[in-house]
Amino acid sequence: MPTDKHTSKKSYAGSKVLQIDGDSLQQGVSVDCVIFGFHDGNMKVLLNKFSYYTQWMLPGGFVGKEESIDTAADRVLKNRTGLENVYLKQFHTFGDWKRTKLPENEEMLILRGFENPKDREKHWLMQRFVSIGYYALVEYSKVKIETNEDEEIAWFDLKDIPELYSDHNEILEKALYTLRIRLSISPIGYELLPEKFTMTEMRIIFETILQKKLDRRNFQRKMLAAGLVYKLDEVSKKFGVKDSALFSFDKEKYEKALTDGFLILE
Amino acid sequence: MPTDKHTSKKSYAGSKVLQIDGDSLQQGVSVDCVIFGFHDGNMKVLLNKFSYYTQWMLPGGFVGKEESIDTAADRVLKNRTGLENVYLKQFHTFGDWKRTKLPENEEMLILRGFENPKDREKHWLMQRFVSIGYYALVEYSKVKIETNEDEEIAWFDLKDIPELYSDHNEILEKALYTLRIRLSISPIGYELLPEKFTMTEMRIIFETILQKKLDRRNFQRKMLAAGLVYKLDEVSKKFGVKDSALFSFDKEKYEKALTDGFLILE
DNA sequence: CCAAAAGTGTTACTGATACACCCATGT
DNA sequence: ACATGGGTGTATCAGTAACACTTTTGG
Repeated sequence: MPTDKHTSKKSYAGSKVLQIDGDSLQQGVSVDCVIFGFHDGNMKVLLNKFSYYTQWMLPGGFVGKEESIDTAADRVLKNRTGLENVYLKQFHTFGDWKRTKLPENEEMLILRGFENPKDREKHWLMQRFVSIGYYALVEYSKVKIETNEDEEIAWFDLKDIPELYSDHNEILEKALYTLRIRLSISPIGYELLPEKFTMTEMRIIFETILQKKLDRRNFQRKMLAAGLVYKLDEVSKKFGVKDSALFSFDKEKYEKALTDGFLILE
Repeated sequence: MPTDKHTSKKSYAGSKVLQIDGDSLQQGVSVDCVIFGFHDGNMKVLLNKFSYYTQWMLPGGFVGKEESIDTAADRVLKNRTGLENVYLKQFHTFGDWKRTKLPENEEMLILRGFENPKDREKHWLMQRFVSIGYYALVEYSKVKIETNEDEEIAWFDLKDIPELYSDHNEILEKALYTLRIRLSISPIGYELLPEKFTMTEMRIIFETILQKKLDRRNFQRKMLAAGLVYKLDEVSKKFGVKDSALFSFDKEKYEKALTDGFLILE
């Protein structure tokens, strides 16, 4: 539940979130983004931590009264990564009534000067938030992380995610699940990989999302047969010790596979 | 956006929705249910119409401040169909900022005595609602429809849906799309069909959702091969003129196919 | 010299698809 | 008699899955 560019009425040093004017927001609605990247042979997720919370959380934001939820998600992504027009899709909405009735929120308010319990109770931050989850696929190298004193932002290895704020671990799990379903219907990788990549990089993405090993020979054959990728006349040494061929996506065929369907289930 | 069982502060004859105490609700959040049934060889959707609206709409409801969104959806389904513990899944959240800023809502308030524009503007019904869409699969014959003077409820043939309130046609389309994706991964039918059914009934459901014809022979072979259904020693004349065999689901295998995945893509 | 990753090719088999013909019955 | 839906069987073809051996090079 993070900061945005809303004007402030009061100023609470070191806690941007309290500078937000609650009246300009759609009450009790937020968006959270699961931002996936790929680097060094590992799937990564972008997380942030506010100075006034102890746990990491998914980058999120509130929704303006006259703002569509998709626009709010775009804004959150742009704020945190600098990226626009990337793959960003809504996948699930989280609305357990206790999900944001958390002691850490109350503690944060106490720390920030709301000593009277009645004041805290009335504060717009203390209501239950229904949060709409989005997942994004971004090219790791293009993300510009800007950490400031209020907010720390970092990539985490998917295999090494800490315990997150509220139900954010569950949100991440659900995003992965959705990605798995999507992958069983259409390919993934275009948005995550650089222009030139090795077949191993692409395969690792599939393996990570599907959570199973794929035969490297059958995998390559299938991708080439589907026309999704084509081999370049270049080699690289990204992974092993031996040169390996570089590939690029055939954008046209890839787009076609996205809409027409494409099955990979080994 | 329909009625619920909330206590009223004021009473406005003939418009239950205005009897709802807005303070007990999560502001600006609602649920809408796309309830699918199957009858007479056709896929059906349950719609309702309130006396103070001209258009039909999807059965929906508001979310209590201390109520989970899934519980709200369960409640809406129970209210309209009498059914509990049926297949009901969230599929998408609709949050365009203009989606419920509609003249019909304002007109409804005028008709119900809110003559002062300022009063209407402040009314909790006039804000933008973010609506969480759920779809349900129910057994047609088990649904008990109870129409009253305020609310008319009826099944509509999927091929014959009128223009609905707000973006409800879009919500219905999206529900169908989601169902199509689900069907490409796991079977559907258990929740829609009676205990005993003919293979043609089952096939029609698949054809309707996938929007394409399936070869009846291959279809039956595949369902039997997967062990999803088994043939009974009974016959019926539901469809054609000739007796046809009745089948039942193998619940265990069906559940297994739901989780393990099952592909039908002819 | 060995481990780790990459390049290359073949085989077997399952499952999807596409058909053809006959049967039963209500109109 | 004929249209309509139901029952049964089969041939083909493509795509998946399983698998082995060699090459390269950094440590």
